[in-house]
Amino acid sequence: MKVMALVNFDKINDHVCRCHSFSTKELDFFDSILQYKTIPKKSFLLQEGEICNFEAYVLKGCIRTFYVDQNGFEVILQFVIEDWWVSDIASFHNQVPSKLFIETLEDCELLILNPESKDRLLNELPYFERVFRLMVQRNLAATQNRLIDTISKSAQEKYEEFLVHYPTIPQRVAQHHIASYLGISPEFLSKVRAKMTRAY
Amino acid sequence: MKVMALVNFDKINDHVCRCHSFSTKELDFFDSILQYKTIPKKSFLLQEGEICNFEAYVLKGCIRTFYVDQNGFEVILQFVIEDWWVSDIASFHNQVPSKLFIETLEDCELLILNPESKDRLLNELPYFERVFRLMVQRNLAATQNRLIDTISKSAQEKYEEFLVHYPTIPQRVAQHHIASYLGISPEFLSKVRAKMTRAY
DNA sequence: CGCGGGTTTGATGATGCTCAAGCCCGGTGG
DNA sequence: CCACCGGGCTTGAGCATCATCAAACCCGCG
Repeated sequence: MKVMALVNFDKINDHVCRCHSFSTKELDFFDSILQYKTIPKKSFLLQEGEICNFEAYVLKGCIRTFYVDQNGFEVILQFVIEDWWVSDIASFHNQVPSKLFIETLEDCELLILNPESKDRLLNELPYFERVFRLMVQRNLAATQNRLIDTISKSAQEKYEEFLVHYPTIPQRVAQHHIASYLGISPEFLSKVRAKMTRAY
Repeated sequence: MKVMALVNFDKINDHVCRCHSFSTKELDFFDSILQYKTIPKKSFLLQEGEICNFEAYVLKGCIRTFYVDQNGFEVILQFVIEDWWVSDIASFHNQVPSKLFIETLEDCELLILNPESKDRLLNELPYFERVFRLMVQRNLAATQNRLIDTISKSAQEKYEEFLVHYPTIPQRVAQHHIASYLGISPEFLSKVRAKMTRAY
C-alpha cells in the first residue's frame, strides 16, 4: 500500500479522461486495479507462441513490438513510449498464441491490466469500453496511414515522414531498428541519411 | 413499413450475435435503427474532404476504399464484400474531413448507421459498444498482418497470399485494382501471374 | 588496449517501375 | 452482321530503387 502511494497515476488518469470524464471515485477504482511493474531493458514482455495476458500503459521507457517472418527477418510494428499502451490485442482478447514479440528497449515503468482485471473494470465502469475502443481506433488509423506510406512512398520519404511524426524516437533507439520499422535495410537507411545531410 | 419487411436482417443479426447474444427484442430495436439503401455501381459513398456520416454493413455487393497520394496514385485500403462493414472510422467518429474515397464496384445493398442512430443504439444497448470494438479490433489485426506482408514479402508472395485469403475477390474486381491493393504496378502483377502459370 | 556491436561505404545484382506497343474482348453504332 | 472503339490486360526494353555482401570504421566498455 505504501508502494502504491509512490506511483503517480496523474498521467494515466489524464489519459483516460480525454475519452470520457470520469469522477475521482471512478478513477480511484481504475487506479486500484492497475498493477505497477518495473522491467529492465532488453526484456521480453511477450514472445511468439505465448498468450498475451496484459495491456500495459507505459509510464516511462521505450518498447518495440515486432514480428519475425519466415526468413528470420524482424519487422517492427510499433515503438511504444510514454503515454501509450502496448499489447497484442488479438492474442489478449481471443486468448490465442501471439505471433509477436514485445521487448523493452529501455528500463520501463508500466501500469498493467490483465484479462481478469480488465473484465472487472468494464463490468464496474462500462464507459471504459469507449476508452479502449478509441484506443484501438487510433491505433487502426495510425496503422492505415503507415500502410499507405509504406506502399506509396520512397525510402527517403518514409524516413522524413518518420522524423516529423516521431521526432524523439531516433535519439532513443538504434538506427537499424528504425530501418526495420520503415521496411528498408539498415545499410540503405544509412545511405539515405548520408544523402540527406550532403544535400544540406 | 412494407418496405422494411422486404429487407432480410438475418445476416446482420447473426453477425452481431457472434459478439454478444442479443435477445429478439434487442435485435428488433437494432434492425429498426438501420437504414436500408441500394446504390448502383461506380458510385462514391465518400470522397476525400467530406465528413463520413455512415457505417455501412454490406448485404450485397462489392466496394473499395482507397487513398490518393500526392502523385495522384491510388492505394486501395480494402475491398469490402458481403457481411463486412465499411466506413472511414476516423472521420466518422471525430467528424473530421476524410482522406479516403469509398466507391461501389458493383450494385450494392447496404444497411446504414449514421452518427445519431449509432449514438441512440449505444445508449439503448450498451453491449453494442463491444460489437464495434471487436469490429475495429479485427480490422486492426487484418491491417497489421497486411502491413507485415507488404514489408516482408515479394510481389509474388503477396499475390499468392491474397489469393488464399480472398479467393472470391479476383473474380469480382479488375486486376489493376488488386495490383493497387498489393502495392505493385498492374504491369508487374501481370508478369507475376504469367510466371506463375508458366510454372504450372 | 582490444573487443564487439552498430554504422558507414562501395560493388554488384535483383526486384519491380515506366513507357510504349500490341492484343483481347465486350459494347456500340452503322 | 460487321466495323470500330475503348478499357483492360499482356509483353518487352530500359531504368531506378533498394537489397546483399564484404570490408572498414567508430566508439563505448571491460
